[in-house]
Amino acid sequence: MQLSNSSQYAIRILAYMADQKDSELMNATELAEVLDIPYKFLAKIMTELVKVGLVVSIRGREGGYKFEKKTSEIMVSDILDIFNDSIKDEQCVLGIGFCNGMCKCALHDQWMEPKHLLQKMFRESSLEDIAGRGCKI
Amino acid sequence: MQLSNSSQYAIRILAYMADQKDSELMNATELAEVLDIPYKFLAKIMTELVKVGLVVSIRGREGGYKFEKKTSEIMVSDILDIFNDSIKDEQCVLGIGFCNGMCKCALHDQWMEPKHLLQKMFRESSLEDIAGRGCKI
DNA sequence: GTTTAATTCTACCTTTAAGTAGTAATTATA
DNA sequence: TATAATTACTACTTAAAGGTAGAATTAAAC
Repeated sequence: MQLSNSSQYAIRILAYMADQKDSELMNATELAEVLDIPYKFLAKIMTELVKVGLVVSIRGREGGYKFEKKTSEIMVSDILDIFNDSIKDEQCVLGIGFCNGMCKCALHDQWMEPKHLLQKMFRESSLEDIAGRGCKI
Repeated sequence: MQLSNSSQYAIRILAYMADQKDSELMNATELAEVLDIPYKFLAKIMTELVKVGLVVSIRGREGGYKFEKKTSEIMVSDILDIFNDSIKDEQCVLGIGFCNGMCKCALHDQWMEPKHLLQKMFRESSLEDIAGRGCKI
């Protein structure tokens, strides 16, 4: 019951970037070191974030990554969507395809409340919101 | 963000068995058919459930599986534990190892409430509780 | 122009989860 | 005792996630 490594890494990367307002361009080497994420894996993730338009990359010497959109407009759920990791409204905790009002799984009722809270946490937390929180890693 | 197939299957199997109070012994062929779970995979899961002592198996002709403990004494979290799928108190939603009061991740505060609800759902739901719920699958 | 520091691309390797196959062991029943 | 029905064991295959390697591309700086 947890997020994929890619999602976890991506959120940590972007939250860290959002926290470093001063230095507008950040490169992969530095991010990998500070956040203790394998460099090549981080680079792969960054390429995905660029493709999907969350950040832009500046190639070549003195290059790096910066946000394409305002951090207040990027929600955690947007990041999870990239790695197919967000919680869909119709997601059943026991994985049956037809779990709904008519025919529901044994945990259907108990699942509703935590599901909604998780969705709320992911959908209503922007990078700006969470950037200041916790330690800078 | 979901349980492993093994956990999902195991919960569905045991909830179904708990629901069939009358027929005390259930065999793998029937369970696999009714629950639409690959037979060999189900058999592998049942062997784990036997090893860990939740159910006992009767081998040979007319054999099958039945509960070893009362269904009111088996919690969903006991099942998740078998497949290392339950939510630990110290589990960080962003996967950092040292997420606590001193140094916490960017989502630490938001994660507390849904985490506790999930733990509550898993720890406080017994098979007896959930057996009657929903459809019989 | 050459060098250098950076991203990007393609392809691969490793680990884990998920699922399958075949056979041995067990036991009620005929 | 033979048979059929059942679980248990061992080993394999497949698919997906996680991670790595190396070369190509880009562009600033010298």
